[in-house]
Amino acid sequence: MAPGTTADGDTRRVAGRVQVVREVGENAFLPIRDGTGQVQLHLRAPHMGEASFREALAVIDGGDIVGAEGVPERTRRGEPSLLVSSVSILAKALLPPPEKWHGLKDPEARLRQRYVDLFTSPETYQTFLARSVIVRELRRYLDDRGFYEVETPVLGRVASGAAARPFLTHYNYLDEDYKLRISLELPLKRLIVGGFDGVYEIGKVFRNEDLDSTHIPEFTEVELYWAYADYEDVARLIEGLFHHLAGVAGRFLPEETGRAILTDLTPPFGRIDFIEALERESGLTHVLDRTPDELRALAREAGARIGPETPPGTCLDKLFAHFVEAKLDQPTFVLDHPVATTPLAHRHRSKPGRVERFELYYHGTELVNAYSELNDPDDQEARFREQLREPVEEAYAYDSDFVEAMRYGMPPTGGLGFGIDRLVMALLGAASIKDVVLFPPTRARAAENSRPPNGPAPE
RNA sequence: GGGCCUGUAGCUCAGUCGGUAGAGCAGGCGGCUCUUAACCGCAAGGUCCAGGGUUCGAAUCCCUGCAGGCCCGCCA
Repeated sequence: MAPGTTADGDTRRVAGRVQVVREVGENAFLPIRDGTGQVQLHLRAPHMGEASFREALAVIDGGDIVGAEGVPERTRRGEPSLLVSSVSILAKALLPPPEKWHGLKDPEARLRQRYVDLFTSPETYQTFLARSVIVRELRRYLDDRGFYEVETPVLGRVASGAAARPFLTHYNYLDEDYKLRISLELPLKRLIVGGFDGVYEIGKVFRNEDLDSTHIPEFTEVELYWAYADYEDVARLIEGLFHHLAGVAGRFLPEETGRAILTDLTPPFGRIDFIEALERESGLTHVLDRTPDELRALAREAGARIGPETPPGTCLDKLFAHFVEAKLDQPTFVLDHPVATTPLAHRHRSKPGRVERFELYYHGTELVNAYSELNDPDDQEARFREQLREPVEEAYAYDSDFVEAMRYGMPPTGGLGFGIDRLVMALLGAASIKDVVLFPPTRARAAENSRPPNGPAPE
């Protein structure tokens, strides 16, 4: 449509939030925006009548949600607009929106009032839209390959499947102290015993730990278990999945960035052996033959905080983190960890002292953890008991019912787990996990409570 | 947990040497015959994060606390 022209006939109805009101004599221009985009309303006194024109401008402010009816036109300056015949307020904004040019800058306010950040900052909105679409595509990819999505309990007597401090709660009806889950692993493996040959869950897990740019106590995990598969099958599944999701993320990124990520995540990913990589980068030798005391001394030298009782597995993890992790910029599977680091994985079929496990690293951070699952109940019980001997708070909790389930026979199984938050960070290039979590936790503001203004104080 | 930094109007920010609070935007009123952060004029708007201290006098200096950010250590 040429500038200064109006379409014939067809009336359109639109709605959205008023971004700003520009009043110029007998014309007024009000860009409005909704989830699908932005359009400019053109109010014109001679067109809609002087009285309605004045009335509309008297009541409409920036931030209001309005509905309007009119015909498409292109203004003399070329802006696609709706030449409005009638407009009404659908919802009045009683609080003013942030400054129209600078937006909401205060990082604290952007977290505490994410809803304001969302309608003010298109980048923020795009990030969370992208996250939603990535999760949708993740589901579709797994569903298309025959995996079934399930939901397992968040509350339980035992929080196991990982090494972390749980959140505690109380179950009134049962009058028992319960814990919030720290992992999805053990219930899902019970489903493998039960005959679900391919299951996954996408759900929140809760670890009562610190918050920083890559950790958040309540985060969303994906875990998947695949009967009659091993960790090599799982690695290929991850390669295909992540390549697909990189393509999805690219729709929300600048073209060049999107292409770069898609190229990075094109299979096959790199593969390195845990011990070989550690020994190569650190210059250490015979790492697997060291005594616990020697490992503690080495980890301490590498700058880790190591107590006299720190388990050898932890020391090996620290050494690896110190010498190797940051160097793994391109997607790389780190394979075959020492048994001591991994209580739930199957022993390696040919490498003694190792398990069939991989972690996927990208841009120096761990994205995925996967194994050929341990399915020998006696070995599982022994390794749980080994963990019980660890005098640290963050040990794998003993789950006797899980061992019993395994005694009924669990097929050889490949499994994987990853945090959606970190994957989204990696795909979208976010610097902080708070940038990809809608409502990250914040401390209570002074004198702030769940009490309404002037209402009664909470008990 | 350690270090550094930030907190002033609804929002974005100034505030000098310690002398008693400023701008722009938003909102109000008036003007403007197609604007793009529209523009012009007028008026209004403050628990200077909180508490304490120093001082004749504190947004400003000192102490304590609260909230947030960044870096480091730790859990994915």
